[in-house]
Amino acid sequence: MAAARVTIEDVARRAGVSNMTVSNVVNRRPGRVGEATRQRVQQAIDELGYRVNVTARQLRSGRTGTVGLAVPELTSGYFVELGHRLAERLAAHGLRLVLERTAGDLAAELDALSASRLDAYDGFVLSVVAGDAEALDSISPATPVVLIGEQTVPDRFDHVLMDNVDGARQATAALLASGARRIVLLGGSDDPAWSMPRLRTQGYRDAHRRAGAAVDEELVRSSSFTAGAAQQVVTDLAAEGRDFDAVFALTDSAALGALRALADLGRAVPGEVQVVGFDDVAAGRFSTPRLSTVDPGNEAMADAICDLLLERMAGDVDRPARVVMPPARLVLRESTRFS
Amino acid sequence: MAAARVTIEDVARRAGVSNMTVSNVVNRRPGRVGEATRQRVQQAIDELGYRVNVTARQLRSGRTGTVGLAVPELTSGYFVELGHRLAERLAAHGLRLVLERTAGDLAAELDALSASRLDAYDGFVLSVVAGDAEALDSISPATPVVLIGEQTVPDRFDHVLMDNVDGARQATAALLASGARRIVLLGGSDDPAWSMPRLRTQGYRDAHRRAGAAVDEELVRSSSFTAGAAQQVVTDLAAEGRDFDAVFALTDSAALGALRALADLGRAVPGEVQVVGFDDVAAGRFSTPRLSTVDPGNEAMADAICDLLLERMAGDVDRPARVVMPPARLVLRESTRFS
DNA sequence: TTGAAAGCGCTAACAG
DNA sequence: CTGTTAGCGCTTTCAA
Repeated sequence: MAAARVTIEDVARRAGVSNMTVSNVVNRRPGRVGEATRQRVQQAIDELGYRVNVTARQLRSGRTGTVGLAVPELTSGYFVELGHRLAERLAAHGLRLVLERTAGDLAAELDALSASRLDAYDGFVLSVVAGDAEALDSISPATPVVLIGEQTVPDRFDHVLMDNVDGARQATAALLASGARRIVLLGGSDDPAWSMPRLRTQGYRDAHRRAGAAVDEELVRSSSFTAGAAQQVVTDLAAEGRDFDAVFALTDSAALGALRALADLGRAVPGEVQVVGFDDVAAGRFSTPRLSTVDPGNEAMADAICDLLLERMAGDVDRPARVVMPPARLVLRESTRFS
Repeated sequence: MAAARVTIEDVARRAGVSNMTVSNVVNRRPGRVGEATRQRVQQAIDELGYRVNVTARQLRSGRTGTVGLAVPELTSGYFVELGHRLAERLAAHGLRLVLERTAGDLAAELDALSASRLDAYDGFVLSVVAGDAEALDSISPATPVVLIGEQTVPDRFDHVLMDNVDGARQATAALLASGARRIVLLGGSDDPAWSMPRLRTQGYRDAHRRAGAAVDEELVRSSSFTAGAAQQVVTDLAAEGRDFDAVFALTDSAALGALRALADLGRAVPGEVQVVGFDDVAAGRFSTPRLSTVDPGNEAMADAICDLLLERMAGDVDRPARVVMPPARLVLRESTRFS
């Protein structure tokens, strides 16, 4: 069905040359074919409408020209934007990016690392959210893999992560400095199994401790990170009569949901309640009010992921694994009163 | 690199059978292998950690198990959501979806339809925005292709489109019925080369005509459909001192940008200016105010695309091409004053 | 129920 | 500069 019916052999016959010469023309191998021959072959190619069969080329060369990116959520703005950044960079190297969803569970993540899945790719980027170190330990893929996410991972994997603790600390500290004292932590959790929430929660607690401020545990609310879930949590908080003067949402999606809920509640942002998100997603620049957030170093992370992957794919299989963690940076917009 | 090092032959040798028997076991071909043999082969597979080489299988079978979706924009919420819907449906049939970007230009779209690109897929979905009928005419791919987008296309292609004219007419008519008289058409254009804007613009004009209202051509503004561009257009309009009491944005992304600009301008929505978008993107449910929009039949479109593709892929190559256009439906939220 | 032979379309390696 | 040989790993076809 998808097979090009005209093969390299048809072209060779028509141009009166060998398969190999056609292959050399097609692949623009320098200095391997005379100009006259080249033109004759090119003409045959055009006349016949010949196209290389990528599958055959792959079988022979062992490379697929594609990189996989497995993430827990395809609807999250953060992962879409990450995919976009990666796809752009990889395209510059002639590589295609394929997105897969792991649904955020351990089994799916391990499955993504199984040899059969990996075989389809020259390189693989896996966002580890639920995995734990021991499970990954048993896996040692032939395909270069870069892990992203905050999980502790075996140190033979290249690993790119955010400075979650410091980012959360910066956001919380700024909130405290601006006078906020009752800060909702939206999506917060101390559950060690889920490391991103735990680390950001730790940053939140650190900032409080440093400022000599107490954390009201009633304001630490675990939740999924969709806008809808976050909206519900904030609405519930108000219905319970909880007092709060700020919301630190663990993701921008959640922060956007919080903004929506606060508008429904008639609480002015940032006048009565300040809001900070995390991720620096594009949508936050167009919300009303514009969302203050933490930029975890999105561009630097994408760069690092590509560099790490490309090095391995270029054959540098034996260098020791590297861990990259770009600095986090506060982005102040309108949902806060920072100066 | 990505090659599984253990081949079917290794397994065959170990199990003391032929390649073919291993293949039969791996593919669970019914009644082709005895139970005792099956177990022996399975054991060899497990011991050796054998995985099929997907590339080799593809070369032989001619199928790749993946469907391509080529869209002009990867950052647009609409296309991401479409990709998500498609990926889900296709996964149910064991098919993988790969997203590609065409950058919205004709050359890229035609390139996407070239045999070499198509060879990588068992089926292909192309969003035609810039293409014109004649250019597509010369192409007759062996791979099943479904076209989406409003361009007139050769009738040998299956084609799924939105009821752009009616959707835009409904939106505009509702605006007019609610008393609006000076309605900005954000992204509007009569340029025949770009059919989506042209059709939605036509619906806008139709509604005015039917209501006996005049269109102020100064309010018809072409623009790209990013939130940023739309924000700029609305800001400019105000700076020019144009009077307007509603904005019909040709996409939700643009509408969100308009909302942002209006907030900056201090114009109350929907009190002073009403806003309607088009696409029914998820983000519109969380904006402040929530965005009224046109649902072009997103779910029905995804269903149709899959059905059409799967029929062809199942071998029904000769049935006449079909055109599917689900009805558009107005979704009223908070950015309008409709009852 | 099992196996042998014959490639799918391409390219690496080596000759000429 | 050009050609020949030999597969990549799998599955289709046909025979046993």
